Amino acid sequence: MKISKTELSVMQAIWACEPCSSDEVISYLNQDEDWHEKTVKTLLNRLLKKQVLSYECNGRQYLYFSNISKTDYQKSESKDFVSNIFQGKVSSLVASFAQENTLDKDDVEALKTLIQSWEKNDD
Amino acid sequence: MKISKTELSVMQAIWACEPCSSDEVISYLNQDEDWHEKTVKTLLNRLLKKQVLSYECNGRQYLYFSNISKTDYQKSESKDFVSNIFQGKVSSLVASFAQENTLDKDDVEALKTLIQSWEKNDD
DNA sequence: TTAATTAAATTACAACTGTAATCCATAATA
DNA sequence: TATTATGGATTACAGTTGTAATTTAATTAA
Repeated sequence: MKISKTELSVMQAIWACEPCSSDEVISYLNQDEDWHEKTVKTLLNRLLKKQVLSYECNGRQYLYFSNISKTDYQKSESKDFVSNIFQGKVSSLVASFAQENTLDKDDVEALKTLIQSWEKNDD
Repeated sequence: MKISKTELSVMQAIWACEPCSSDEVISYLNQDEDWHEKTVKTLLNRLLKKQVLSYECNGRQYLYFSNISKTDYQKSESKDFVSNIFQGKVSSLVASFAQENTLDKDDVEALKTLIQSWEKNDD
């Protein structure tokens, strides 16, 4: 099920603090930007309807939790993205990204480590 | 200006054969999937309205061409994607991608070459 | 116990999207 | 010249999305 842009923001909050109440989600989101309480609650409801979230009752509040893990979501999105925009070549993405964004040292190091680990396994 | 999913497919066709007529775009797209002529024309019009495309007249046909290059589009999208989904760490994306998708040899080689070139420039 | 507060549920509404069909003007054809 | 075909322009219409306000049911406070 497709998650929209604002829904994704809500999911990031959920992933960061699940299980959590709507209030906790709202506070989390408001660390960065202004989110209207009603807007967040609408998004929580839509995510429930899409079955991306579930909840359990805690008094008269709900405690929300996700039905899909962040890493699973990242995997499926990165696959879609790389195939749609970069014809499936992740190296093209990295090249493109690096042209516009300065990669910090540990990001580069992480890439090197990744590649080394592949080489070890493949050969 | 945001380009929707189907609009992006049309843009891929344009980038591949611009300047091109609507017929050429339609044929190009139909190599892969079935696209209804009317649908493609609607999308071309929307892209014109969004000023992502322009056209020049060629008899009673239009020849469309893009106002944004494919590489510029890729750069801005990859930046958004990596920052929204992977907190700006391109290495996280690569790691995630590699868990789900087998990278072919030349993709890995391209990555190595990229990293080597950075090291040469940075040090 | 009645009123105020508060969670969640429902409703609102315009813009954007996917997916075409219809309209209109001009060019090609009979 | 009258008719048909064709390309672009306009219209259609339901589902999604962003962004909330309103309603309802239950709880807490007066």
